[in-house]
Amino acid sequence: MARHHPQELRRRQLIAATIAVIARRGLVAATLADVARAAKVSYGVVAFYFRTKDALLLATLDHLAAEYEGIAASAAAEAGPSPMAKLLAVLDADFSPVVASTRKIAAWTAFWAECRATPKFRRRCIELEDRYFRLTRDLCRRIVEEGGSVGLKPEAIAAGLNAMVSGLWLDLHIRGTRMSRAEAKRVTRDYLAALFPREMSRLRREAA
Amino acid sequence: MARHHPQELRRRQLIAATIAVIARRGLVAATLADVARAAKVSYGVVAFYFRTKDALLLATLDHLAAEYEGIAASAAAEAGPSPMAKLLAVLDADFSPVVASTRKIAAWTAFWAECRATPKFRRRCIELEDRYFRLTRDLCRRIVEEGGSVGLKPEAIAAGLNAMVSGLWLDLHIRGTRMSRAEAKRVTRDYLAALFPREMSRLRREAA
Amino acid sequence: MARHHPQELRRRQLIAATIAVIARRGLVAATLADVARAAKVSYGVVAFYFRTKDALLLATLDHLAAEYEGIAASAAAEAGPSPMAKLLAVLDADFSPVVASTRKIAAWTAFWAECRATPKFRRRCIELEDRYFRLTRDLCRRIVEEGGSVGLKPEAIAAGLNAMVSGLWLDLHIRGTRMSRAEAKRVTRDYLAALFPREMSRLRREAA
Amino acid sequence: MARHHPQELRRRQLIAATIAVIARRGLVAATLADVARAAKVSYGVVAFYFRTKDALLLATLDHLAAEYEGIAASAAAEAGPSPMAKLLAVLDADFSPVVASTRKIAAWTAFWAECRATPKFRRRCIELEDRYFRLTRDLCRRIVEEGGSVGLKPEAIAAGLNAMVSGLWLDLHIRGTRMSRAEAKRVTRDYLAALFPREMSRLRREAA
DNA sequence: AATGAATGAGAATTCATTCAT
DNA sequence: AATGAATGAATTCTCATTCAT
Repeated sequence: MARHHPQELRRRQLIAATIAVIARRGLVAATLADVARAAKVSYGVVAFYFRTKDALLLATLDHLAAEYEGIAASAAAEAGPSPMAKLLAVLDADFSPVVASTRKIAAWTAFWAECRATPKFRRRCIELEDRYFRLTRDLCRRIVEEGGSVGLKPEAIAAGLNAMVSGLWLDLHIRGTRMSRAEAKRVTRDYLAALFPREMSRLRREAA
Repeated sequence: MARHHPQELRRRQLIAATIAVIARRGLVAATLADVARAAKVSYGVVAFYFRTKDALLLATLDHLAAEYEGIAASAAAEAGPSPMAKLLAVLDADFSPVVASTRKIAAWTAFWAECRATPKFRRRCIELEDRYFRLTRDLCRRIVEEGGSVGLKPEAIAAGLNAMVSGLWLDLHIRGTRMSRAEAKRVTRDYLAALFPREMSRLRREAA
Repeated sequence: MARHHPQELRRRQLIAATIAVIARRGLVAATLADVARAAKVSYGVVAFYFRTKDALLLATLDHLAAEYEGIAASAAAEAGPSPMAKLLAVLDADFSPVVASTRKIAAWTAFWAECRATPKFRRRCIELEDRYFRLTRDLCRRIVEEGGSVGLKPEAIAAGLNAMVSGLWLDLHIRGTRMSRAEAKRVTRDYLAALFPREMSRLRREAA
Repeated sequence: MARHHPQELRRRQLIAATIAVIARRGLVAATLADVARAAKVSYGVVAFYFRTKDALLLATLDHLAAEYEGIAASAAAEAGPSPMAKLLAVLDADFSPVVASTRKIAAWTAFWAECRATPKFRRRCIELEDRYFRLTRDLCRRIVEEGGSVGLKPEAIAAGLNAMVSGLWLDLHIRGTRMSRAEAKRVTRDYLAALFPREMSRLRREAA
């Protein structure tokens, strides 16, 4: 597979280093020398694999987005048939250590901030959000159709839920350790429990 | 009043220009020359009023935070006695054109992103969030005590609500026009309606 | 007298402050703001009394030179008739607290260093040195004529002595407290004693 | 040898250019752009080899000090066994074209002047002076012990001699061409001849 | 492939000078 | 006279990019 080719390994190594440096310094302040140092490669390697800094950043964003989508999608797929179970699995993924690590959240925050200044970033972010919205909205719709509503439209539920996840990520980024990933996840689950009381209690009963 | 002194006016003028430039270029990429140009003053004026770029950015953040708090607090104060009315007034403020303008949201996003690299930013952001959390939690608590609960603790409601607001701001920043301030506000109100159905319907009856 | 006019007092105050600042920061690094602060006057005063920084520095050099010459000349005049006594009095002046204060030596060193870059400074320094050389050479010549020679020409003696004084000033500047003014003076007197043994012992006998 | 490595050559080239620029403009007024131009390299090279201007200046001072000590030490070593011959050889070195070139003297003067503002410069200058003082004092002591005294202590002789050398350098700096290196050297030799008459005449006899 | 030296454009910062009050 | 605000030129420093080995 491609990921085992030395070239691909190098790219991953550099992207990981880039995420680490962005988390520490920020997107614009991160220098190629920082990245080279963090990746423990010579300066020229960075220029060799990613012609420009912009290309490196874009590749990093793409990597983050692909990784996130892959994990969320497979979490939903593996979660059993009920839409509520799938939704909860997606939320699990959203706050899993791999996806919501301090570094990666910091990188996401940086890319979000740069959206306006760098249209390419914006496009990727919107694409990702759109897909994520459709995924969660569809799950919400199925839950509502199966009778779990409290009167809200699936679109509103999904929009609020997604905003809450982003906002909690922001909080994790800003406050760091003060609110843990587990606490953040619980906030979202509490909201789901309030919006879909029957579904949640049924799920709990099944789990018991 | 101090705000009418020429010195204070200059500072406000420069801070407004800074917000505009941050929105367009980002925090780090924003140059003092950009700010001077946007404020239509000579380059030296910026250095004269704010010794360094850091000081200018910090003053900008302070201004944003103070303005935000002032508007939210007076909205709550003027909103009539019911805690739900106050909470809705705060949400109104959160998505009002003055507070949630494209520029200011962009600036907030930029400051959030820089939190890790600049501890001073982080401290201010956390302070502001703490106060905002206490304000909304207290209102939620009173609503719950007055009988509006659906089983969630006031802390959890406030945490989720605040995260939702930040997340919706992020969305406004990233997507721009696609979701309007009004739509964003409606999402939060829908959630409140779902969590406090009795309170909301009573309020609607009174408004009618 | 002019020195009592408020204008003249201001000038002296500013020149004193300039010397202090040069001693601390150096000639080029000294800013007009530094000078104003040290003189405890507003910024504009400096520009008002000395149109430019260059003019301020030149006035400072002139002041230092005039003061130095005045003190050396009156020391020689008051020293009694013997040329050796006059020469010793000049050396006393050279290492007196007023002339050879840490600040003033530092300022001299700064002006010397700038001689090549600023021809005006160079001219003043050379003029001063020339006059000082003629003064000491004439005194040496009279001592030699009165029989005190060890075979050296008065010009050579004066040149060496003057160089020694400058060199000792440099030492005082560089080392600060390690060699005191008194020690420095003693070095020059020892040399004089070695070159004019008869004159020095006669002077000592008279002093006894 | 290290000095032939391209990196080391670059450093030397830049240091030589720095000395030239300091001589023309002064230490503080010398800009990195001046240095780059004088060395005929691009601006970035200077920043590349010496991170900061301070580092470049310090390296320049180190170079000057090392070169000076090396030349003085080898002059003394090669001068034949008699301490007076060694002392004269050191003086020869002090006024040799390589050590006492117009540029290098100007640079020394600039560093001396900056001693107070830049402690690092001061430390190096004092170290160098200390070593030079010990070298000349030891030679003077041996001359005195071998019978050449006129009553002065070796410490006093060395201190005065060293001050005279610095003072003559200053003179060369300020007056430029008016007093040549040869004349300056002769002044110091005349003093030595006056202080150590027997030694000097013996040396002359041997030379004849 | 890999290295890291070289280039020079861009930005923050510092100040001397000017000027309006 | 005195003040200190305004101006913008000059300088240092940082880096992305390029390139020779």
